[in-house]
Amino acid sequence: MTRREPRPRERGIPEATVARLPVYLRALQALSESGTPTVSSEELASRAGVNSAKLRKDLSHLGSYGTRGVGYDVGYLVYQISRELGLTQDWSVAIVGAGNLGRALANYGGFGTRGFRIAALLDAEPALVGDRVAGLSVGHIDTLEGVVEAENVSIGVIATPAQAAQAVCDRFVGAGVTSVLNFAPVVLNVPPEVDVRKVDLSIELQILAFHEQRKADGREGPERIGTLDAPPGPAGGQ
Amino acid sequence: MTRREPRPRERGIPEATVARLPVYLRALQALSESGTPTVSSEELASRAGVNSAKLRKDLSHLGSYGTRGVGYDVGYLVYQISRELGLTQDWSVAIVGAGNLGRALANYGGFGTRGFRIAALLDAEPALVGDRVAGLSVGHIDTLEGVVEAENVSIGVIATPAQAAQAVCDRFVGAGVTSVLNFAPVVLNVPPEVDVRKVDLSIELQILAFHEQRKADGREGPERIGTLDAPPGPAGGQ
DNA sequence: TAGATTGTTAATCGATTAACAATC
DNA sequence: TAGATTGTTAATCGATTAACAATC
Repeated sequence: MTRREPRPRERGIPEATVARLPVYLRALQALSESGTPTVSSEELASRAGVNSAKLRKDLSHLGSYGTRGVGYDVGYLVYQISRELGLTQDWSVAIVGAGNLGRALANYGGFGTRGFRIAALLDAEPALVGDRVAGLSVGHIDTLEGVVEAENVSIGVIATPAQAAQAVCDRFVGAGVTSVLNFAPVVLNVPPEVDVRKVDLSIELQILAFHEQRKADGREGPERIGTLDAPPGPAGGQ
Repeated sequence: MTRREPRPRERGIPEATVARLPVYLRALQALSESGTPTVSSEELASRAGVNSAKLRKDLSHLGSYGTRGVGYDVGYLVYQISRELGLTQDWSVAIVGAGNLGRALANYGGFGTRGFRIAALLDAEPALVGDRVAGLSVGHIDTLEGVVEAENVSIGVIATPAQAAQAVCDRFVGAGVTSVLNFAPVVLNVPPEVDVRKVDLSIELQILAFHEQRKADGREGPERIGTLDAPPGPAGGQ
């Protein structure tokens, strides 16, 4: 059963690669719009902010879509990456939370463009229901299940305050959504078949602060007061 | 010069660990507010959504702050992680772009809270200048350099449309900012001493679409039509 | 002392990178 | 053919994980 098999073709693209494909795609689309027919791995890598070895390795997971001595056909590679990412079909997205963040998301160019369709923007606040945002009318949160079914929503976006997020997530999952993009600063609990990605503004800031502090340490001059090798030990708190 | 040295204490916390510290910190702060004095690695890991081996390994990079047989003192660990992340001092942040996203960021709880201070919210659009958002008056983009100097801004946040992002980034860098959080869908070019972190909404959606597609493939039944092993070859496009 | 839980070790896994043979 | 550039190999590096000795 779990015997070593000949391995059909090694499906499965590394996660790190998947996360970079959208970046390559964006660079390629810009090239396409400017009418550039082909691009080398060196040039494309530079535009995507990675080194060319990594780019070629990443693309090699999709197949051999380049031409030695020439480079990659821009249009062809746009198509191959789009297909790999699942952007040749349309995904229906529902956003919960019609505050500034939800509105920003609804208006965000990248959302409405190829591959995604915002099916609904919902909120619990009656005063917001009916507002028009990005060509949509804000709906009431109680219509969530109905919208998910009627519009075949496969991706739920949570742009609510932290306290509301888990409940909204549960409703998405209950309605059959298996991909969630969470902007609320909480760890969501979901069954294993559900994918959650998280965007956390304050975490990003904290990571920057960490590095900023390191830089500042250097600037303050070479003589550190001493490294806190022996901290005072667990303090109070019981 | 580059001779093998005794190694003072192996400074340098792995990036993957740094990125998780804010998550641990948030879970610990919640525990602290609920008056919990100590927590085991198992419990804290569960709340942070990681396994306990990883949590202990991560914390071990900061020092030995736990007690065998007991767990971690919540308050003490909050302090140690905060210090490591550089949150025991205040960082001044300037946000450029006072559209929905900029307003969402300015209003975001996690921003104003401990460790960060929003020094300014700027925009190029005269009609927005003077608007009050989250207790701030929107300023004009031309005051950027003055604000950075006067307020000692160390982190610049870019919440502008894509076309404006690189120019704003250049101004931040020119004014001496060395950490940038970018929400615009472009790859920013910066000198090596500048840290850029990027939050890209459409990239997150595309990564979800990739996985969603994989799940859908499975659902469609076991008989695939065939794997596109031999693609048609570079199509047209020149 | 017995039970609990940390901090560390070592094995494994996945990602990055440089180099270069293949080939247009 | 000569020059350019891909796709792949192999070495290296960093991250994850399970297991357990140390120790409260």
